Amino acid sequence: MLDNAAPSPKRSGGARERVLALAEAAVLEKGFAATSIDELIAGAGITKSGFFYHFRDKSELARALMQRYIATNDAILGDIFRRADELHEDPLHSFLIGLKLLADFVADLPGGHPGCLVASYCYQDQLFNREIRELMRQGNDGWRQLFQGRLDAILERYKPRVTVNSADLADMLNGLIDGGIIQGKVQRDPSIVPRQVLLFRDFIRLTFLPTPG
Amino acid sequence: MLDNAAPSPKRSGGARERVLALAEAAVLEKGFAATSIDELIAGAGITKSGFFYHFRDKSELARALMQRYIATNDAILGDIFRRADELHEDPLHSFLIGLKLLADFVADLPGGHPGCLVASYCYQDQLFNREIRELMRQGNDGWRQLFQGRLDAILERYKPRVTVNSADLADMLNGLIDGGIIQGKVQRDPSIVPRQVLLFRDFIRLTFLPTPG
DNA sequence: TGTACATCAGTGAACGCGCGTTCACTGATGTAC
DNA sequence: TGTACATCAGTGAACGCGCGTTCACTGATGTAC
Repeated sequence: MLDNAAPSPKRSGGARERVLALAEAAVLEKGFAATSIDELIAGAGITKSGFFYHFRDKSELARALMQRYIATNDAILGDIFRRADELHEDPLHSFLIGLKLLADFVADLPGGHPGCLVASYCYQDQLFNREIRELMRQGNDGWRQLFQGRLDAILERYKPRVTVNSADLADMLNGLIDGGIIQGKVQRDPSIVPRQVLLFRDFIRLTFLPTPG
Repeated sequence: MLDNAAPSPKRSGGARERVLALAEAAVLEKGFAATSIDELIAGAGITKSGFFYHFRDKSELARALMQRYIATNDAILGDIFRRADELHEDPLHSFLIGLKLLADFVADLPGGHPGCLVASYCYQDQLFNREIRELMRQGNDGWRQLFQGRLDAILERYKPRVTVNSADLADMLNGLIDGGIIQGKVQRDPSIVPRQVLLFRDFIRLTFLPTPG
């Protein structure tokens, strides 16, 4: 786990990124409050003052962490659904392919999904300022809109078997992932998130496609 | 919020319960690590030593808190679905009624759902011992089995439109609630959880009942 | 090409305070005889 | 009915340590002239 053997004592430069990477893993495992600066600098191979050179205080670490998390997550999701677009022109089938790719992606994460930083912060904020809360809201909104956009495109072309609302469906997928991560952690079963994504996919099929078979 | 005006300084007796109630609210709002013993005893009107009379250490508070949370949640869910049973004999319709009652229940919580303690602990354990982890697993399992039992009864009588698995569907409902709580907190929208429960209900209808209209 | 200054990426030592924990003690109620 | 003892539900004071934060300082690289 900690085999970053002597990160070139002084000449490094990537200390900030090392701290962020270590912090993300630690926060997802045990929470922000329980993640000490000491532990991060020990892992990153710098001193405490080095930490405070990069971050004014601990809450700036929290903010930077969330920013980084949202950016990488945006990139991953964007990439998956862009690849799906290349595989099928139709919005429904492209979305179904995207969901399969997403399920495969989380299924392949070694040791299961490490957790959602937004969910983590949610249960330990009150410390965190308005800026961070706003970041979280924006992050959640971004994923919501990505899904909602696809669903709206589907609704333009397909008549759903029951009345559905693209916003609620988007929230469902979002929530299913967050909820699945929690259950996966509790039950120590990394297969829950991918299974839930595929179940959601079945419901989308059932809603928009004529009954198969 | 803190209008428990002078809880009869010495003659009390219910100090333990007062501490637990205060702790649950605080932990759901800002996490276990950020909830200090000082703040709890100030609210409960006892001294620090009084706290340590009731709990050997802080992690026993964590355990007692989880135990209490699971018990009350079991009672609430059990009650809701028992009432549903009284309103309809058929397992599918009883389940659909239960889901509506559940949606109404969470919609009526003042200020939205306060949060799931299991989800909260999930993102701040590592501190918590095997005993607490086992409690969490059992709690999650209990709710899972409640839903799964109903779904199995439905599957005995109804042919689903697509192949479904009662365990995955039960996990879906569980996860939808946990995920909905998180999104509700992030977006400051208490209507997300009840809407998600009703959306799940629609999918159950769609899966087991002939297309309406 | 050499010198002066600025910036970048840190170091080292000290501080103070909040927090969980301990320990000896206490005053009211319950129970045995 | 009175006394002895046990238990319950705490009190009060002290401790120590981990943790975030500060401050003066530094050594290598970059830039201006």
